[in-house]
Amino acid sequence: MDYKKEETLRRGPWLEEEDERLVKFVTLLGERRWDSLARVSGLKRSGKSCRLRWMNYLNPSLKRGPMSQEEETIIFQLHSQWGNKWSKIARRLPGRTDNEVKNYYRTHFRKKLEAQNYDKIIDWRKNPGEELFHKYKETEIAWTRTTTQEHGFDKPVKESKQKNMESDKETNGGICERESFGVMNSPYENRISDWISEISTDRSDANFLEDRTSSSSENNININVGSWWFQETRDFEEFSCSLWS
DNA sequence: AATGGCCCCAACCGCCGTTTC
DNA sequence: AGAAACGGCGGTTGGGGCCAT
Repeated sequence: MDYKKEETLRRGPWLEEEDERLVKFVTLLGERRWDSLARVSGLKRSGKSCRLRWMNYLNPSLKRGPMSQEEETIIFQLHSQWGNKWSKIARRLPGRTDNEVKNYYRTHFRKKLEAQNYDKIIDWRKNPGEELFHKYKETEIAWTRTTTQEHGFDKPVKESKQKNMESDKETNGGICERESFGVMNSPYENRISDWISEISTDRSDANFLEDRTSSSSENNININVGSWWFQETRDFEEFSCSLWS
């Protein structure tokens, strides 16, 4: 990234228009080559910024809403085992991001612990994880017992649900479907879903591929979208403008 | 109504490991 | 094999919203 380009890059909060454009291009190009995606989309953002925005906010597989007690318990348990391995912990919480888990821990647990369990933390530091882990294990068992009774599902049902989520993971590149969680959407999320479904329809008849042979070089990738061919460096930008309108 | 303090979280930063050329 | 590009991760920051005074 040279100095002149750096100078023109936008920073700070994302505009709705930028979100919409990013969603369109991620749907078309996939979740990869973020620098390239940022360039061809016409977004005045770094690839890194685009990736972050998608991963932490726009990805439709993300779960919204407050953390459940189960999730809270898992975060606490895993943090006591692994420490600040936020992404590792987040992988055990489908639909949650490392950033979300990190923020949640910082705002909820740390304060709680500092206020209520100061002495226990001292002990815990002498004997890492053990005591608090067991304490929360008990909480989890108690919670599971209550909720299974309340909601009328038993362990096998939970396991089959988990299995479905695992299979979702396989088919969706590690991301479970939002439907797996019964999550309500915000109006803004619904709009994002709409954008995606529009693009998905476009893509269904688009034979999207990168031709790395014959006429294209590594720096000049030909992209076949339906019957149109674009050269990433020029024509695709024009194509992007037509999408945007 | 104005203001100051606090909380929350989206976004950024810098580093490091992996992949690509 | 080595350099450059890319992607992932954990830590930090800053701004907006809420609440008490």
